[in-house]
Amino acid sequence: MKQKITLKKIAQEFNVSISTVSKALKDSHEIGQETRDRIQAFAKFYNYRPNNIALSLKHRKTKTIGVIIPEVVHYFFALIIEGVEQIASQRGYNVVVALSNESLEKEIINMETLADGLIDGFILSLSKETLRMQDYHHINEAMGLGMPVVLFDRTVPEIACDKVVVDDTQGAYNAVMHLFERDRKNILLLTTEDYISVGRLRTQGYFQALQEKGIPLNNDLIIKVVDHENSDIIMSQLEADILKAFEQHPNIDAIFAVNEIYAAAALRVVRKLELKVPEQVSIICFTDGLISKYSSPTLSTVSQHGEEIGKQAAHLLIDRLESGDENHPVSTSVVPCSIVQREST
Amino acid sequence: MKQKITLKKIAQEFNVSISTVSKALKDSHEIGQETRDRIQAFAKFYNYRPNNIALSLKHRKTKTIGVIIPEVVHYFFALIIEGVEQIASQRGYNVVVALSNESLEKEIINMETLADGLIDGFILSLSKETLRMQDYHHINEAMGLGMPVVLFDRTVPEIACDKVVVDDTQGAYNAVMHLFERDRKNILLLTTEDYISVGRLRTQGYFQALQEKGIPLNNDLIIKVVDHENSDIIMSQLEADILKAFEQHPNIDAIFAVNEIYAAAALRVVRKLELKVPEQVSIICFTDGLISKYSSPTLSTVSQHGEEIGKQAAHLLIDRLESGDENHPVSTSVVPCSIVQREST
DNA sequence: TAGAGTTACGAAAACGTTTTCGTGTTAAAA
DNA sequence: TTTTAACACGAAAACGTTTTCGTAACTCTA
Repeated sequence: MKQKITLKKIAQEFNVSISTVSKALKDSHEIGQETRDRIQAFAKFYNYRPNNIALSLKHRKTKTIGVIIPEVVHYFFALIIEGVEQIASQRGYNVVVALSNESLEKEIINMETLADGLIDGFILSLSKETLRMQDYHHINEAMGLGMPVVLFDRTVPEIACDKVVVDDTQGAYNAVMHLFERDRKNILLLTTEDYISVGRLRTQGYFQALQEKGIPLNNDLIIKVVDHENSDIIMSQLEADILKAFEQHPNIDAIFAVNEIYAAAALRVVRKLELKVPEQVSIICFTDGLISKYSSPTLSTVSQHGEEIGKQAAHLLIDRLESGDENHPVSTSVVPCSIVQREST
Repeated sequence: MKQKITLKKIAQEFNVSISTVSKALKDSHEIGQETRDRIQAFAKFYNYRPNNIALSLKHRKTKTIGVIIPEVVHYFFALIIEGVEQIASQRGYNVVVALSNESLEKEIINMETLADGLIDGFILSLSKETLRMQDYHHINEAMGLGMPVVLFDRTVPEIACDKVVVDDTQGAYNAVMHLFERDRKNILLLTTEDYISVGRLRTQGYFQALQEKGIPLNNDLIIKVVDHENSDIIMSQLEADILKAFEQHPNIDAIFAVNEIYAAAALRVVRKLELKVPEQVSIICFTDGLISKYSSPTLSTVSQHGEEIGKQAAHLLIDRLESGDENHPVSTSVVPCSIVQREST
């Protein structure tokens, strides 16, 4: 097993100092042409590459971005990573991914380990528990220590940092309008509990659209899914709720879900009831993921452009990192949603 | 903005040497009890945490694992990350994720940057291009430099390293047998081109099952999907092929797909033909992902237990890293597949 | 041929740790 | 009272770089 070659070894080989080698490899004119050539040839032959750790220590920066997401198996978050990775590698940065698993504690631990010299800044989406507990001290501490943070998607006003969000309310409003345009009147809403900001905002969009159309709010047509460890339990509970809603209100002619999982549940119930999609019931949902794309019928969605969000977050972070400016103003960038029409509407 | 506190600053504060501080924080008996207490209290108050970069440089290891996957938006790969991350954090390691995007060049670049001191070892799945080109020099070079590699899922015999694979052939065999048990005779196979090892192996399993049942091979019942940049083109081509197969062979009563995307395509065609699932046509596929779980009807699958694969890969790598043994024997760990029966069979 | 300028290189500090090996002081043992 | 041991701490090297500041040895210029 060959050992990695270092400046020191090259220096020994040529009986020169380490500084000479370093300069020679940088093609500094301080070093004689002949020496330069010989050292460069030697380094190339042995495939010399500087040790990143030593560079990081020297320069006090790691050229690495830490991304903390609640779960990687969600298509939306996977897209975020893809977007971040693309910009990062383009601008010469590495990406470290850590998973908070929707837990406040893991979020804190991850941030602490990464913050100890491994990364230059964070891109993160708050875990559900963090949102529920409203405990953001770790984020503010990190920023207090000069570690920039960019929040995306699940953000809170209590933290003053760069943010990239989608216009959830607008997206939901557009989705419901999309249903109205197709002459739907009785729209069932499948949403989350209010502490999840995106769920709350999307619910607001639904309200807005109804209000604008002068349609009174019917609480029977709103199902708030209670979160639970076990997704199977959530699903069967949700399906039961949807079924009940249809029994009580057979005139439901459209469903708007705040994510595609809920929409998938709706689709199952609708098929069980032998209602035709989209003829009798239209369906549209947030999260333009694989389920929507490959279900039959395919589902119309509100796309949040996760990759774009990831890209913007990466740009925001790197811009701040490279500005070197203590007082770089914080900005919030809003990525518009767009409707992807498919077979379900 | 507070600066991060270092040993040096603490030393200045107490007018002692850096070594004293270092030892005091390690509760070394070399240092007087009183000094120890005072330094520890001070460090705790200022939330001292050692700089990881300096530690890495000192110890010549980073306690970080590099995971290189072709794409993060594939559920299977996302599960891998989750598994690796779980074991890694449990055993005190960080995880860095890089995306090869199915490109040989990006795979090489990623490996090179990560190898320069950032990580202690790799966990990776070869990109399609790497497999097609059969160019594995970068992997072997990394290993030559003492950087352990664990290959998973998409592996090749040409590389001698630890591997974690699923028994694709066995899984496919079981899936087809599962169909036979339900009295299916004419099974349409949707597979990839042969250079993708997992596709080839799954095809073999299909052959084996047929052979054992004494059913002659019918090439009309095998559709090999040609890979393409644009997934929409792949899908529409595939759907057309499936439709043609049904027209030529109306007696097809089951479909076995090597991944759930292909199965989703099959489901669409079958519904277009107004055939009932599973009464008239059974469907089973590899990749126990979200599409299978949430489609209607839900799809029976062959689960490859991605999370388990990730966990085993992480264990294998860390075991090797911590053995310190140059001649640690390589092992190949086979994770059995299991059938997840749902509505489609 | 003295002074100035150029060329080609080296020494050393710095980044933040850990760790080995001193060494001066004090207390106990002989 | 001298020797020895325990105690409490510091100096310095090491990890692999980059970079500033010297400084010998030349080569010109006047």
